[in-house]
Amino acid sequence: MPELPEVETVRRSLEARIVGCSVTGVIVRRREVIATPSDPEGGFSRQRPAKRRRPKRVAKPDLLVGRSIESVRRRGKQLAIVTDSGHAVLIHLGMTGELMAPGPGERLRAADHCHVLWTLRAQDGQPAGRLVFRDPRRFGGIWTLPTPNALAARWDELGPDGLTVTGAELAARLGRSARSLKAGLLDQTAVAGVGNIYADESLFDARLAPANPCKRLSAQEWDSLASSIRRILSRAVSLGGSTIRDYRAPDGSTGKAAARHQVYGRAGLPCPACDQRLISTTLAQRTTVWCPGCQTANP
DNA sequence: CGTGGCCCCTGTGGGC
DNA sequence: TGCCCACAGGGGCCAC
Repeated sequence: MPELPEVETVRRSLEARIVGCSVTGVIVRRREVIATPSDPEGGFSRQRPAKRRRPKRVAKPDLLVGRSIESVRRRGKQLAIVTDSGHAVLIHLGMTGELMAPGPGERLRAADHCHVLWTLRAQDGQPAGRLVFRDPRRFGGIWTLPTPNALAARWDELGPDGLTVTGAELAARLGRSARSLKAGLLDQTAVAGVGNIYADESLFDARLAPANPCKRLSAQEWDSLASSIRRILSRAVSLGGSTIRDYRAPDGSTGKAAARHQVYGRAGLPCPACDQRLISTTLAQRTTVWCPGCQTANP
């Protein structure tokens, strides 16, 4: 579900709602959505404990109970809730993940598939509602991070954030790769935050064919592509992200950016620029929509 | 090593 | 109406 613009929208909403609150309790309904550094099998790359014949006992994860929330941060599609003690949880929403923040006494918008529920208290001691991680498909997850360094180490594995990525950075990470541009943009170690929607939208904006091999691009084309990525993502942030079907902000609102999509979800329709029919192909195992008239290849 | 293929999981919409 | 298949905003792991 969520790419950078949706996650940034979630971050801003949470920042306004939960920074300064303290965590008074947590309910974990599905332990396997959580990974801890001490998890002998999962480590930081979460495994599927359901597959184990007998679940191994792991240290109780530190889910911030008793701590005070200092900031909500984002890199690419990853979100971190950081407390004044330096303990943090990193949240990845995967395909269908959602964070809900119902106020005190407010009902949950959806009550099924709620895996982790925190209760919050404001600085004045009043109840501040809850924070709820919901994820029907469970491709998302939560990682507990005991120190600021642990968070930094995680985020060092990611490429530069899509809102600020430069052509030189893309060229340095992808310039010698034989993969398609589409596959390159989906690689979170090349640029963090671009997913299937915004990869197609950015490639259309830059008038580059998705099947182009990365290594065929010139420095000017990398600059143009980076500029398109920044523009497409920031515009989507300003519209609250794209709601195709599932995505909701923590207050339940939907994003309005889908109405601006030029190619994603529009296969068979005329290109908004040249009227040729947009075509759908599969690249990097993902549906890819593009305009054969506008988007050039470098054979 | 870089890369493509497969898998994880649930829900939904279209065709028959 | 109901069944079945294809597909969905992601990414980890494993052969080549």
